[in-house]
Amino acid sequence: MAEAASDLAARTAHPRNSTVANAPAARAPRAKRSAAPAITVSPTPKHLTAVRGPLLGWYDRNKRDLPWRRTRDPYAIWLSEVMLQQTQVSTVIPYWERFLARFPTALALASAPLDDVLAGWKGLGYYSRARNLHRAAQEVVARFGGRLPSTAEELLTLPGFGRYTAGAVASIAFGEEAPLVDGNVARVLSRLFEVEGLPGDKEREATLWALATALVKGERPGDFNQALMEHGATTCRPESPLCLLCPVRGACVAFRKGRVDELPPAKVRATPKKLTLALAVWPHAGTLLFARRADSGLFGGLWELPAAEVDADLPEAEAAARLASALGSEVKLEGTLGTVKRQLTHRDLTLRLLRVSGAQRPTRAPAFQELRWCTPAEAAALGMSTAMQRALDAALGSGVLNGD
DNA sequence: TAAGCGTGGCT
DNA sequence: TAGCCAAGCTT
Repeated sequence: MAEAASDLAARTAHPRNSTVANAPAARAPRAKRSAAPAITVSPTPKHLTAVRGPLLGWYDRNKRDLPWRRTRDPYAIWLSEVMLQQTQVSTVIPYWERFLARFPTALALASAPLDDVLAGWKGLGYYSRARNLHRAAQEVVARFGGRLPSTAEELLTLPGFGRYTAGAVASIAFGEEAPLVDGNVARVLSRLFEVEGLPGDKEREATLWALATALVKGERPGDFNQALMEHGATTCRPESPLCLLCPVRGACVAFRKGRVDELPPAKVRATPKKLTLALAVWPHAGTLLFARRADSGLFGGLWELPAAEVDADLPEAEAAARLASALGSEVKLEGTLGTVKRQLTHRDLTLRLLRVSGAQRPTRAPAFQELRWCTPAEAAALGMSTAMQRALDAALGSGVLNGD
């Protein structure tokens, strides 16, 4: 990939030879042209200039006033980038402010128990981000004296830093001419330079990164990267882009050719798989039993009403038996408390609430990292998925703890 | 490498 | 309504 980028950078220095093929074979003599057309772009220096300046100027006039744009603290910027992965700005703002108040420095974050970190992430989703953030903070303390390294290359060695996040932090927090490509940038560049190919296509990705690499060179790389993203988020939107307000319309190949609506092609998404969990609602003395899930997989490391995967149509008694097995404890089925449905991107989740009791109350179990008996107030402070929070609300709303 | 991983906003 | 999508990373 670095080859494709430098290939492009080198070629763009020569206006009359600026067509770039990003196929890996493009650098070697090709025996035969492949059946599929090579993905090519023609970023002449003139074209790059026609994009860079106007976009930066547009950004200066139109950028949103976002809280992480008011700080120069690399840690705070890093945090914003991690939270913003696959998550919308309006969702992130309150989380970012709360999390930063609770864990104001990389050292504070590194020193905190993972449980507290997950609690601070509660409801934000993609919880492995929080676990990786925590691990990375500990590495920053151990390897870099508590200060985030300043280059994309070094950042890339930390957990949770992929190519995007490394480029974002390096350019925004440290001013490195490091490129980035996120969903917004991919869309913007696809249109501006008529980049073909489906999302995930390797050649397409190489082309986009090569373009981003060429474009970011110059003054204020961090602002330019943000300008690309901001433009994609507010103007060059997926649906109904605001081309009449676009500052780089004149440089947009897709606009000139009337192809804005067809670039980039939509991502093909798999239909969500059904997942049914039986949940143990086990009241005792004003508390309920909670369990902490394994660190990997769905809702990794989070607390829940003890759950066991079951077939959707499994009879209640057998579902209760599964819970008994997971808890390593005898369980008596007392009744059912309904179901809660949640739609995740990749899962169609059904939570079946089973009210249970037992003579022996377990304090540890084979299927869980940890068990804990918590009052509702104590449970509110646990790291828990929104799905599980809904199930808990339903259980409490049914009055299981009343007169218990 | 493709699949797994959450949530809420928007149309 | 139901589907699409968002400042992606990991294994």
